[in-house]
Formats: sequence, C-alpha cells, structure tokens
Amino acid sequence: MPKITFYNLPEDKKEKLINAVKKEFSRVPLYDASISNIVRSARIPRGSFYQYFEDKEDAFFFILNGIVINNNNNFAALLRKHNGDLFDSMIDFFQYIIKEEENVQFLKNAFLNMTYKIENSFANIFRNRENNDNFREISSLINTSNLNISNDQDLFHIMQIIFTVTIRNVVEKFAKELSKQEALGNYIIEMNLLKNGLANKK
Amino acid sequence: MPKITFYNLPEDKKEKLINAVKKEFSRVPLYDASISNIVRSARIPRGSFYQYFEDKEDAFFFILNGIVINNNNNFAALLRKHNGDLFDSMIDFFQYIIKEEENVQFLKNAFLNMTYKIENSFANIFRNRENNDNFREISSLINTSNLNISNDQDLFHIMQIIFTVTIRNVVEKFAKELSKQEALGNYIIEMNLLKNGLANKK
DNA sequence: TGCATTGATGACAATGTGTCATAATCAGAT
DNA sequence: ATCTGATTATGACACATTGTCATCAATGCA
Repeated sequence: MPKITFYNLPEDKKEKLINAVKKEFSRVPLYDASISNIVRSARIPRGSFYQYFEDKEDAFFFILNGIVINNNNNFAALLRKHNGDLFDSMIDFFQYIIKEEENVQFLKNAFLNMTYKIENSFANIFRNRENNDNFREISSLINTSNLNISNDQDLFHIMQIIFTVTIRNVVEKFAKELSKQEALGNYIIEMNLLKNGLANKK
Repeated sequence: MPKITFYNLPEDKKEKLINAVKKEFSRVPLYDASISNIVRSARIPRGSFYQYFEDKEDAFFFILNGIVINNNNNFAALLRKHNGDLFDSMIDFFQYIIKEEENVQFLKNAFLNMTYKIENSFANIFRNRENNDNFREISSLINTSNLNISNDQDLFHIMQIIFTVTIRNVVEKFAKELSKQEALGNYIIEMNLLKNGLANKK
C-alpha cells in the first residue's frame, strides 16, 4: 500500500506520478521496471518516490488494484445481471477483460508474468469493495441450482477452477496475440467443456 | 540454452556450477537471484559465468528443464501405466510432483513465480524428449473413448484445462503450505469436478 | 512569530550487470 | 619439442540501479 504521503498529494501531482508509474509498467514487466525511469518521467526527485511508495512492487500493485477494482463493473454486478449464472457471467467478464483498451500494455505485462501474488490481486475482482468476507457474499449471488455441488467446498473449488481457466485464457490471448474472436471462441469451448464435464457420460 | 563451452566443461566443474546455480535459485526466485552469488559460490570468475550462460534466465531454465525432463518418468510413461486414462495419470503425476524432495525449494520458487515462460517450460513434461511434435504423440496414448470430445481441438482444450488446474493446485500447495494429503485431497476433488462437469445434469 | 510536523531533495554507499582486453591453456601440425 | 591458431579463463571496468539519510523547505497552528 502506498504511504499516507502519497494520498495527501495534490491531485495533479498524484496523477502525474500515476501516469509515470503506468508508463513504466506498460513498457516492461514488474521485474524489469526501473524506479529511475519512473522518477525521471514524473520529474520528481528519487527520494520522493520512496516517500510515496514502499518500493516498485508497491507502486505496481497500487496501479493493478486500481485497474481491477476500478469501475463498478465488479463481479457481483455481473452475477446480478445474469441472474446468478456463473458461466454466463464469466463469459461476459472475459470479454470485458480482453476488450479493455486503455491499459492493454500494462495488463499484457501483468498477465504474462502472472505470479501467485499478482494472480491473487486479480482475485479481488471477486471481492466486493466493502466486504472482505467475499466468498459468502459472492456465493449467495450464484445460482447454485444448476451447479454440480453437494456442499460449500465444492462451490469453492468450482470457482477456483473457473477463475484459473479464465486467467489462463487471457494469458493465452496475450501470449499468442489472438484476436478477440479467437480468444473468445477458445474460452467458450473451454467453458462448455467445464460445464458438461471432460469425461464421457455413459 | 547454455553455450557450448558449458557442455565442454569437465564433469566436476560442471557439477560445481550446477550446484551453485541451484543453490541460488533455491534461495530466491529468478528475479531476485544474483549472478554474483552464483560465481561466489561456485568460485569461478565472473567472466566465466558469461562464458557458459547467456544470463540468469538461461541458467535458470537450464536447471528447470533438467528437473522437469530429468527422469524417464515423463508423462507418456504415466499414460502407458494407466492404460491411457488421462485423469488417473494426472493424479499420479500430481503426487509425483509434490513428493519431490530434492529440489523443493527450487520448485517452490519456480511455482510461486510461474510466469507464462516458466509455465511453458513445464509443458515439456508433456513432450517426449525425442519428439517435438508432442501433441500427436501424447494424444495417441490417451484413451479418448472415455473423454467428452468430438474432435482434436476438444482434446487439446481438455489437456489445456487439466494442465492449468494441475499447476494451480501445485502452486496452492506451496503457497499455503498444505500437507501432501490436503493438497492431494483438493486436487482429486477438482479432478472429479472436471470429469463430471461443473454444471448440473438435469 | 515561533515551534513542530510533514514533505522534498539529491548525494551516496552498496550491489549488480555485462563487456572486454589480456592472459592462459590446449590440440594438432611440423 | 615447438609453434600456432583456437578456445577458454580472468577480473577490472563502465554503467545502472536501489534504498537511505542528513539536510533543507513548507505548512499549519498556538
């Protein structure tokens, strides 16, 4: 988390800084990014950067969370829109991610270097801003009647699986530079396989 | 790929070097590792490192591939053992990965920082050493009669899904420091969900 | 006005990276 | 045994980056 000093900054300076940070992390992935570039580009002295952020990671995750949480289009909203249908909501969500234009480069770098920590940051999508006790909140919105579950644990695993496969499809899109159509096509195939099961029903 | 010079090295020196590299990447993940540490620990001059490897990544992937390809226990062998049953083979494979002791720390660092590139390196598990045209090779070993597929593309997606979920489970094991039992338990639940489908059959 | 708190600044030590000119070694030909 | 070209070894060096810290400036409030 950025330090208080950062939040106290006048809007325009804050924005200048955010832009510089975004720019650098759009250029290269987290571990290739350099603070020197950021301060150069934001025209602030080096010491100031450390007045605002703990380190590179701190700045990175601040931006990432911003993009993820950003608009109200959080996952709960999608679930409501689709009357609790998990699969339809995910397909909607997938399209939303891959059509994002403003931060493509940033997201590309993030997805192609999706470490466990970064992936967890993305999991915030499934959290409500107000409520950290996300699983309850979200699971209550899911129409479980058309899911193959016998308990809460199953639901948890189902969400885990869907989330993982989704991320993987986004990564694939970036890595292989698939068109939106291709990526969506693949994703829908996989969602259907997940729905119906990979094994044959006799 | 290491340079020829590396392969020309006398066995003992090569081994000393490999150990030093492993040690450093067991200490910290790829991007925190330092070549300085490696040469210090291997007691070779800095210049020599660059005689053998392109850079840090090069050394890292050399070791990683070594661990992955290593023993003949490749995926094809597992498939044969299980008469082509993809799920049983994967569960066997999963256990094999999490019971690995010798390179735990190295693998932990690798899994918790599983970028697209690293993940691809793991995909080598599904490749035959001799044959690069892996998909053909492997898919011919899979008993597709109990899979829910209508064409080759489906099979590809199924393998993609299973691979992704498997990796994710290994990552989870390391991240949350699950016991082998817990990790295996979770994995089996998810494999069954995948088999039978996440959606309800009416 | 004066004091305290907060913020700004950039020089600096520490560490790392990759290169390169030079030296050592080796292997084969004579 | 000696010469020679090719390969390998070596470590100093230029350059980049990081995080810190002593110092200075600004702000606000009594």
